[in-house]
Amino acid sequence: MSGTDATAARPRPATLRDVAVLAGVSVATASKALNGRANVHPDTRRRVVEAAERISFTPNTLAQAILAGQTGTVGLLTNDLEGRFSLPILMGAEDAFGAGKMSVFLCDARDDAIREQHHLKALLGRRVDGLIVVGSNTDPRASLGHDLPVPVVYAYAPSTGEQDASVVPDNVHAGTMAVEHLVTIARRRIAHISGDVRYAAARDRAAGALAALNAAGLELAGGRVRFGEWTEAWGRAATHTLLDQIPDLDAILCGSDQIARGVLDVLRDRGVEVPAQVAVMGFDNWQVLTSGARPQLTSIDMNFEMLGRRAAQRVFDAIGGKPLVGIETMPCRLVVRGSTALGA
Amino acid sequence: MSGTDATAARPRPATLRDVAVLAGVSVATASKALNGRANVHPDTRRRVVEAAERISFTPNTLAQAILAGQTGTVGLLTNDLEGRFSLPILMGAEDAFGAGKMSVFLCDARDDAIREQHHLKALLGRRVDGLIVVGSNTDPRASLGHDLPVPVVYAYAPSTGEQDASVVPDNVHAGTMAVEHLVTIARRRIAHISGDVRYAAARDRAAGALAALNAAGLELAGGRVRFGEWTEAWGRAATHTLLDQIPDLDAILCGSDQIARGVLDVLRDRGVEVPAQVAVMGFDNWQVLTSGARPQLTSIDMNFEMLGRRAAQRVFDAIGGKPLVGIETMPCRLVVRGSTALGA
DNA sequence: AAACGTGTCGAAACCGATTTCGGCAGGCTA
DNA sequence: TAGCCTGCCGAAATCGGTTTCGACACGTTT
Repeated sequence: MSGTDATAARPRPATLRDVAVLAGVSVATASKALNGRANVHPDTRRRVVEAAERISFTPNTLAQAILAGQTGTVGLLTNDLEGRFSLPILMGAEDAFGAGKMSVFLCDARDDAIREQHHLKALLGRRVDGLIVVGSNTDPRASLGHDLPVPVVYAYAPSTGEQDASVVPDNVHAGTMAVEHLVTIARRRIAHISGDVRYAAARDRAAGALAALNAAGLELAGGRVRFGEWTEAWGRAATHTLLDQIPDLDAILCGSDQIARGVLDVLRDRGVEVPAQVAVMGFDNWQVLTSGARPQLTSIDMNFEMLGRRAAQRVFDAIGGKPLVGIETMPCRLVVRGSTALGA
Repeated sequence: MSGTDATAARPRPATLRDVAVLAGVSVATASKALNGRANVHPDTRRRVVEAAERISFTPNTLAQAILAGQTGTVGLLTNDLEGRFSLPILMGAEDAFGAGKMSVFLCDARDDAIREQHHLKALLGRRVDGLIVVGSNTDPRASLGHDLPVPVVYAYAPSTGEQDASVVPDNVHAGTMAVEHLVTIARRRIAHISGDVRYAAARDRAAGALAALNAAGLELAGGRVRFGEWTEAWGRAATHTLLDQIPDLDAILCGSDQIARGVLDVLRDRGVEVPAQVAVMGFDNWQVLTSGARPQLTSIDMNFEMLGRRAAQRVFDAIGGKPLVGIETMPCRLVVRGSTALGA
């Protein structure tokens, strides 16, 4: 009868007491033996270790944590609906903490304040040693409060709280880098199609781009940034308008890779060669969009892993007692592909 | 001097003892008062509750867990590098468990067995009540072993272990649904461009599609499935070949949305109208790809949320003592958009 | 032989919460 | 007034580890 298996009691995890009994010592000695403490006879230690392995003993981290006051756990509270930022940031954080020492666990609040509070309570109840909070975009977000019992670092979206610590991508400099790259490949009539102007990312990138144009003694082709939506459709629509208005355009900087895909499509439809006649760039370096484009799309990578590493570093520092308040910006990274290739 | 702030001791989280002292009762009474136990005078209860709120007491879940033997935590161990599956599955699992009762924490093994073992140990050490393991694709994966102290359910990628429980999307039926939809809109000469044939997802979807064609008395246009890569570039290359070989083609079923995007691009280049002349479909329903396409792309959604919900349900059942071994397939969902629109 | 030092081990306290069980005060009945 | 019941509260055990401190045996020194 397979029914017996279905109701079979799952083996209770082995405890230190089990090990001690099996090795014929006290729990105190067993603990010392397994943790490499002094004053344990080599033979005794060997007996204990063997016993522990035999019943595959895994120390109950909860019991250790309750005593130490530290759980070795950091919570990553994200609001990223797509999973675009969260996982790279999670990876970066894990790398920063190194293997074995600290664990990072992610949970998703879906941009919902109630869910966020609920998860916050769950994480604090489990006594995480620190928190990394990831926003859904780079707009400043409400603080979780500065009277929390653990250090908090906000990543991607900065906190509006004066006393909080944030790590964000340097969108302004990203815009500057983009224009500098276009200038390097000898473009002079550069337009900028971007997303919703209510997003800080759109405004910051545009500001950086304008500053770089200014520094190069250039003006934005068409006179103004074409803000719209973060969609391919908007990229297409705006490109039609731009081409009609500015026939001698030689570069389009796009506020996102999605917009850039729309731009590329219309340029192709209208027989404009990329990058020979018009160079195209995006932001975000979203692989699935950049590598499938014709030609492949040059983009600015937001360096999410680095963001995660830095956030983890700051959480770690704060746990160690040296918190660092304020917003810290991280450099972005230019990834050149066919859509701005020099040779073409 | 701000240096004093930087080294200020973080307030130790309030304990039940603190509450008890403040309310002038014993810890036992405080516990009973806060947990709604009987035999506590209403006035006393009120005093305790007020004291708890005043020092914002959060019960230490660790201490509760060590006693109850249950942590109310489920680990979601993922290998998804893109975050495409993990977050929807995480959301589904959270929904299934409901608010407050159980928490789901995700960690990422990056398709690396060593990292997976490390995270597994970390999760077991923290005494999770159950595990959901998410694969990077739908190919069967190695079991974590069936002697673990907690129930494990494999999602997206099934386990090869006979004694394990898995929940996977029904790719075969997804292929069938796709062809049935194309037949419904009166297509008869249907080709199939897919990804790497070494992936079970490619083979399963193709098998379902062929079965549906057979049932409809049709044959695959071009005689065979065009397996290749999961890229837009492959979609483009294969489309050129197909159009040259089969001039009267009226539908192309694509193994993924990425491939479909490549297909759509070439059809547009060659002046083939979609869907009037050729209808196009993809799999995965990846929003960023489907909604930006021209026309918007019909696709089959893998129902990740449902997958997560079902996996969570099975973990919950297993915790409750009624495990259910074997692979369970979940239905997929057709999402019709412009690329197969009836009216066009 | 007594005093002392050293190495090894175990009893017990502790962390923060829950739960059992016994005690105490008050009101009620005989 | 003695006895009993009921309601309310607190001491103590418990969970699984870690750490402190005292005990003990054994060998060395005076």
